[in-house]
Amino acid sequence: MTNTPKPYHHGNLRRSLLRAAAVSLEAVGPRDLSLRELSRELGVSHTAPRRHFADKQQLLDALAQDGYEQVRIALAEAAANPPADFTERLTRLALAYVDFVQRHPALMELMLTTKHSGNAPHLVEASGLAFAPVLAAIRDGQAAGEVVAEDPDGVKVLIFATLLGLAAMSSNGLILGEPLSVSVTRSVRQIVEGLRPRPEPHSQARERTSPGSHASIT
Amino acid sequence: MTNTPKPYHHGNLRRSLLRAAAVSLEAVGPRDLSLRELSRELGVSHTAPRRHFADKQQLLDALAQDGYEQVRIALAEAAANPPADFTERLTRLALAYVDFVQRHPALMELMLTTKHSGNAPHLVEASGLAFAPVLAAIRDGQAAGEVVAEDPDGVKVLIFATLLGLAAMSSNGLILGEPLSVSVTRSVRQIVEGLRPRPEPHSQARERTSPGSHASIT
DNA sequence: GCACAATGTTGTCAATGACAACATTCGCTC
DNA sequence: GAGCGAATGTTGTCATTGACAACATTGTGC
Repeated sequence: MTNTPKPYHHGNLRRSLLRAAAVSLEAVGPRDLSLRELSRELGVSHTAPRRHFADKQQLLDALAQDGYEQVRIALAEAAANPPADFTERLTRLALAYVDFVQRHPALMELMLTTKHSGNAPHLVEASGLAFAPVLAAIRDGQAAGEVVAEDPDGVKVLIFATLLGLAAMSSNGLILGEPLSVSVTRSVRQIVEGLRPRPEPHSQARERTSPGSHASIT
Repeated sequence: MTNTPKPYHHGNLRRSLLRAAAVSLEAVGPRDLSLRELSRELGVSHTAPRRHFADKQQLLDALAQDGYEQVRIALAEAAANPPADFTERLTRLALAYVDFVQRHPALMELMLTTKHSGNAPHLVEASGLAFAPVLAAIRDGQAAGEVVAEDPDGVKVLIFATLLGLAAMSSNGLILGEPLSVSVTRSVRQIVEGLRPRPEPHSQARERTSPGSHASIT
């Protein structure tokens, strides 16, 4: 027997709740996530969670918040040692993102669910922070003449939206006949190159030499 | 007084339920949509809905099903009298889609929610049907040499995903400083033209380099 | 050491979805 | 047109849940 037979105070209930809730969220979804069930798992009374989260929605909001932080970390890692080629660099970020989504589908759905309890601005900020590496890649690509000199935020919206949509489609079985990573890689290439035929399909893509030189492709 | 003081049978409870549920869905979301509340509104007992929907999820599934049909109709209308220019044609479809999403945000979220009660294949089919005009536009664009001769389904995935993502971002306040229609119009153009700078803004486009010739993908 | 905030507990309530048993009406067959 | 089974609706009930109030225990700063 330990000398702590049943401490009145749990220690750090809040953290334990979030951990258990994250597991439960992926298992049964936000609707069937039960505060009372979590309490039972953690061996506390059914109202203990209320000391840390005013209601269920606030717990879910905290989970979403954590999720954005996790995405930020994942993208930051994928942004280390970036390839010189813009398409490759963007593809790497995109794959890291959808990989995260595939590993935490319920969390991601929660993060994208509209009805947050008022701290939406905070989540918007977290989202922007997480996607900073994408914006950096776009800016570098523009500086290197690999990307059109349009408003980087507009480009970011396009890329962000596409990744979001691909992940959502994948979660719902709307992408048939190929793994998500293939769709992502192809979509990134299509976005960079465009759907309109280019006059000279000769010496593109695989060049990848001298990162500094640039400008005139083809 | 009418001569139908209180008919034992409602007439078409199923349809009435769906109509009331659609309103309630947009008002309070799927979680707080209450079968008992709907029953009260319609003046039937709290178990009457069970004769038409085995459980709440089946009601939601039916709503999603209806939603796909509505999207199908909206896109079919937008596909009438298509402009000759591919970008314009695609933009028109895209705007029709996001317009629908903006008018029915909760419905759209429901349609994209993963946990349907087993009739997922039916919804996938409905989705494909709704987006048929996009696929048609892509095929026509390819035939006219305005679009690269890649797998049309791959192109469709890219476009579908982007629209889905833009709508999701908009719903969550992730698009700052511009209305959704602007983001959509620009994104469609960017997808068609690509992010990479083009050498000659002069006489490209109308080149129409024999679609059948180039099968060289990277 | 003591007052008070933080944290946890017991007890309770209304609402909900789901189910069983029963009632009424419709529609089809004879 | 009489009756019989299917369809549709009702009453009653149950377990679960989130939320709340009142109370208990512990930790902490003065």
